[in-house]
Amino acid sequence: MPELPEVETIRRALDDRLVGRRVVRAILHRRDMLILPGDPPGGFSRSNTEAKPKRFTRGRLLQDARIERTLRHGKQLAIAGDDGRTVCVHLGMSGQLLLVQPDDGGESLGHVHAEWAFDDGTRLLFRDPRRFGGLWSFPSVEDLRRARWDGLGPDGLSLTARQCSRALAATHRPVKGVLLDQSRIAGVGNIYADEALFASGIRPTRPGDSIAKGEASALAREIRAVLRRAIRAGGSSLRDHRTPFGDPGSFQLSHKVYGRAGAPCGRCRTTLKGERLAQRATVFCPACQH
DNA sequence: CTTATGACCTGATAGC
DNA sequence: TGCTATCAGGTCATAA
Repeated sequence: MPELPEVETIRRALDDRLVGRRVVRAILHRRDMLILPGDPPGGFSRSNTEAKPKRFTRGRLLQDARIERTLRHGKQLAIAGDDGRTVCVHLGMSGQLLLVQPDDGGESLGHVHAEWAFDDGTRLLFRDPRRFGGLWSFPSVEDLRRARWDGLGPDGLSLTARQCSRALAATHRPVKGVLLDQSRIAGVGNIYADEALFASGIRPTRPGDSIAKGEASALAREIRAVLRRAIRAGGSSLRDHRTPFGDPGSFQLSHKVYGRAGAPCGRCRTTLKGERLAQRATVFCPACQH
């Protein structure tokens, strides 16, 4: 579920609370949720989870490190220790990172696959019921970048007109498909793709190479704007998204098209159209978007 | 190269 | 109450 704004909301909270703290205990409850360098990229096997040596696990999870900084690129988050060790977190569809205090019982939560205890008593839980997400461990931020982030497109939050135009001009695919392709533009998912296309008056089905420079520029501006506004609202909470403190975001209240097929367009009252594009539910205004 | 499809998982919801 | 089908914010492998 989490797209860039949800991940950034989580990153900011973790940055506030964890930088400077020392990891006094790291526990991996499900080994197959941690992917190590050398594991097959992305397609690690869920079945041979018992084949990997367990003794390295805690070191891989920042045990004894002091948290130095947090990073994000697109929908991926990373926590880096003062010795360089870095854990990358991808939340998939249902992943959450939750901060719990000794007195509030986060114990009742299911699907907690990893947890970290800090020197001030705070615990960070990684839970992910659907297990589409995962943790990746690296000896340094540089290794993380090389292995995972170099393959991603420019981050949506700072997407320039030129970058947007370049991504679109290179392909004949539908523009929505390009926005969802993390190797082209990083961080935009199904919600914000539809919202940004509506805001810029572009039909999701338009081939990328049919988008004029001026349109691409407007699209880049609307992508940045919608992501920025969503971050300010703490993200969209349709179901699972929570800040690390357990609070939902509120940007779902500001969605103009996502989830509103059949309802009137807020700008022209035409009935919003819902269809399936790039295998995803897609909503647009047939009158406002060309 | 592109596009479509199914797979990976669980849980919520709607309909019977 | 319970069964089944459908759907979900994401990606990956495979095939056409």
